[in-house]
Amino acid sequence: MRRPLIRKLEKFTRLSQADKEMLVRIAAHRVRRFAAREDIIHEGEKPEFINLINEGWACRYKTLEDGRRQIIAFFLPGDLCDLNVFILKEMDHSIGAITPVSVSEISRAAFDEMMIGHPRITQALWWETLVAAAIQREWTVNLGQRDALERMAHLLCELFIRLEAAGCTSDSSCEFPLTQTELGETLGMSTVHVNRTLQELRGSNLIVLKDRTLTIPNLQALQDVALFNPNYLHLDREGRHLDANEE
Amino acid sequence: MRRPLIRKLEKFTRLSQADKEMLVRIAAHRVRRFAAREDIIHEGEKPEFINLINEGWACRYKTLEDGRRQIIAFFLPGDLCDLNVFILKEMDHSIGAITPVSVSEISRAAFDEMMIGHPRITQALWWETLVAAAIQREWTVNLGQRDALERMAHLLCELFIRLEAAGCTSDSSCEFPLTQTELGETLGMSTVHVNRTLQELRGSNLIVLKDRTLTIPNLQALQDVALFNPNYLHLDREGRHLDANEE
DNA sequence: GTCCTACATTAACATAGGTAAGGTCGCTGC
DNA sequence: GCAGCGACCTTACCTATGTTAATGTAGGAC
Repeated sequence: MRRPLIRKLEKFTRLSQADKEMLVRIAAHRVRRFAAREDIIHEGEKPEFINLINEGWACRYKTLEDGRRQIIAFFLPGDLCDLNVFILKEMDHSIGAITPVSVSEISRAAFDEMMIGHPRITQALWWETLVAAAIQREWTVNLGQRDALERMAHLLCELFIRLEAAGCTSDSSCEFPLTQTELGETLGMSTVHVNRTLQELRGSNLIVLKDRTLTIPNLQALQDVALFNPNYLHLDREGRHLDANEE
Repeated sequence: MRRPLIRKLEKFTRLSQADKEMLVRIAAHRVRRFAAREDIIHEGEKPEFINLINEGWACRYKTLEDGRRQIIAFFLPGDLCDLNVFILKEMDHSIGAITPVSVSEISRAAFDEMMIGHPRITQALWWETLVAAAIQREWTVNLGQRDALERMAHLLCELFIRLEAAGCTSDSSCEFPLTQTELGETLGMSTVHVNRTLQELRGSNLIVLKDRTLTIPNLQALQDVALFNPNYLHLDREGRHLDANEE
């Protein structure tokens, strides 16, 4: 049993036994499975639950009228989709499975209960929300300022480090289920150029990517070409500071 | 007295007299002024307050090691910068004034007080946070999929509609203090191309932009070239649904 | 074993948008 | 009055990346 959410939240704060049990319970409650490529929720629907990804990769995406598709975010194991979404009337984007995924639905009631009885979890979930926002901002920088090579390198660094935080890497390798088409839809470039760019990274021995497995022999080197600064992931434990009354 | 925050939040929910007084009090409490181009908070600093923009325009931005700068978001009158930021150890980006601005600092204590006594405000502030996140996502789509003309048109539509929600437009015009350099840093394009693109929009009578004033004679037409869908701004009042016990 | 599909790869060519350089205009300061 | 500056506009040229389309390859269905 992997419990990537607990693993990730502990990068931010220490959780009590009761906290962890609560999280396990939540994650076990309403589990749904989706096939690869299936939509978990679609633009226009009314959001009723917070989704927690237990296993597999998913993504947020938006499609323009003329069919162009942009992947807006990736959800990796342990990621939550939008605390508080139920405030909104309808989804302005879709969430789709990339691989087969297992998702837990967290109802408004379960969420409120958790927020009331578990201040540490509450705090940790806000942290996770702020980090998700920071990632989205960094993607803006990525698309706006970096060229294709930097952009690709940056994405690979980010995904690898996030997978590491969730306990989904071994040494310098991880599963990597994205197709070149999906990479293109993420980075705003054509599949042809994705291919060229990956070749270039391979050629410089910055990555090994084969059979849906990514290996990054020298993460620092890849970060250097990406102008990657991990500060936006806020993975340093010092980040926490609870009020005395929350102890 | 304009009170753009109240004006904006009322696009989402109805506020009681007490709610409004609370918001006025908060906005009047710790007011600071900044000159155009001055930083309100800088990357690396520890965030201690939530900033509320009362007057003027500001922006979030990030700078890469080699000097490239990306504007990540605009803060218009009535906008809040990051509920809950104080959870994080340090800022991963900077916030800077574009025009001279007046900003209210909201302390953690004031924020907590407001959250406890005013469920409607709480709800409305989460709505504003979710909208800010939706805007950031739309910028990702903008940078990833739209070409220069669509991108520029999209940004202008968004800014105009947001200004309208805050009560900062008159008819089809608004103040527009951004330089072409800043537009370039926002849209990930060179100033030369910003200029070309603006010329093109002017040539098609989609915009009039002169002396820091923007006029959009036909918003729908501009939305059409931008492939602009305003759903992500969630400005429809129906969006609200409070629990009975919050009434 | 053959067919089918999804994905990766490559090449040849086209273009959106970047770079560099310079010019105009209207302020501000002195 | 004029030097200096910031915003803006323009032109000529160049390059990163897109487009189209052909080819390769591996796995699944039967």
